[in-house]
This record gives sequence, structure tokens and C-alpha cells, in this order.
Amino acid sequence: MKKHSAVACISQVGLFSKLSDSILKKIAPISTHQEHFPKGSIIRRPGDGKDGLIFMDEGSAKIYSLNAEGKETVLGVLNQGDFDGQLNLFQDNNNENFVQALQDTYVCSINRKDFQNLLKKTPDLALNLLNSFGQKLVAIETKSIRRNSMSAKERLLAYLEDLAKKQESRTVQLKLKKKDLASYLGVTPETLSRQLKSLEKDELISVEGKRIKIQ
DNA sequence: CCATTAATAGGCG
DNA sequence: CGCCTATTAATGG
Repeated sequence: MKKHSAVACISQVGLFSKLSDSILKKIAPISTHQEHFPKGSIIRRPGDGKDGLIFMDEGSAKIYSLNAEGKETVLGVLNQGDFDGQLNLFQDNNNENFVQALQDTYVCSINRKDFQNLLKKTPDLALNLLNSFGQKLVAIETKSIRRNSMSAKERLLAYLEDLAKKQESRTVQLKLKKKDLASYLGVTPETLSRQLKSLEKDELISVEGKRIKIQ
């Protein structure tokens, strides 16, 4: 395991990144460091009694929920520096989502009460939090619009373009299994498989397993 | 290895 | 496009 610095962990989280060192040093001692989750293990589950914010120090995770029939709906992916669990910062109830490690993952967390106290004393952090919420809202909105107005093929391509921008490369690496990506995009795995083929035939992309090159 | 899960293919409504 | 079934590929123990 790599050497872990509390401040280093926190400073790479987008939510905290613009804060001054002196504030980071205040956050570090009250956050929990550093929990390891092996690939496939569940980081959060409904009713686990854990509250507060989690942030990804290393690795990635998927957020999903289960419907009444036990089917999984993938809501999103957490990558290094992302955070989740904000909802229960403001209420006592746990939300109904699962978070599962996609690779061996290290997670830092801060509990609700500590975070709330910190928020009161740190206006900059409150502002950052507000901005982060705004970004999440925009992301959810984008996803919703795509779902309603774009074909599966267009949605897939738009997703890949987003990923290319995020990963800063025309060759993207899927973190999700294709069946999970299908769930995220709101299509069946069969449809995803066919659309990938179709995009390849259009010479818009080329696929090698989970590596996809965008032309 | 074997067993399970994931990915693909083809047919049909 | 989703659903179903069959086959193949990949994964994990």
C-alpha cells in the first residue's frame, strides 16, 4: 500500500481542491483515513448505518440501486477524487443506493456531524459544495435529456465523447463492465453490443475490449 | 481445470 | 428497441 497522507487524500478531492492549506489541515484530522475495499466489495449499502461523505482516494466504484425485482440500475461511476454520499449529510436517513468497488479501492470518509460543523466554520467549503452540487445537477440533467431525445446510438457516442474529454484522450478506457454501461445508458446489453458494432462499422470508433478509440 | 458470469449473435414481436 | 435463447469468451477459484 502506498504511503498515505491525510492532506494529500483530501486535496485531490474536487470538493476541497481550492481550499487553502490551513483549511485542509483542519479537515484532515477529522476525516477517517484510509479504508481499503477489495474489488467487488460493497462500500456502502442501504441501511448500513454509515453516514457522511466518502471520497475516492484510489480506484473507482459504481453507484447503483435495486428495483423491486432485484434488477440493478447503474446511476454513475465514482473515480479518483470524486465524492458521494452528500444526501445524508443533511438528514439522518440513509439513501437507497449501493456503492461497489470496481477495482481495489481506497476510500476516505468524513461523518455527517463533523462535516456539518466544518461547514459552519468554513464558508469557502460551503461555496465549493454548492458549486459541486450544481455540477452534479447539470450532469443529471444532461443524462436525462439524452435519455429522452437521443437514440441509443447517439447516446452511446455522446457518452464516449464525454469520457474522452474526462480522460483527456481519444482512446478511452471503460471502467464499467459493458452490462453496467448498458444499464447506465438505459439500454440492454444486447443493444449496447449492437450499437458498438454499428459505430465501428460507421468507422466512428474502434473497440478492443474495454478500450475504445474514437475517430 | 470446472463453474460461473459476461459478451455476442440471431430470431421475433 | 426489448426480450428470449443459444453460443462463445472471460474470469475466478
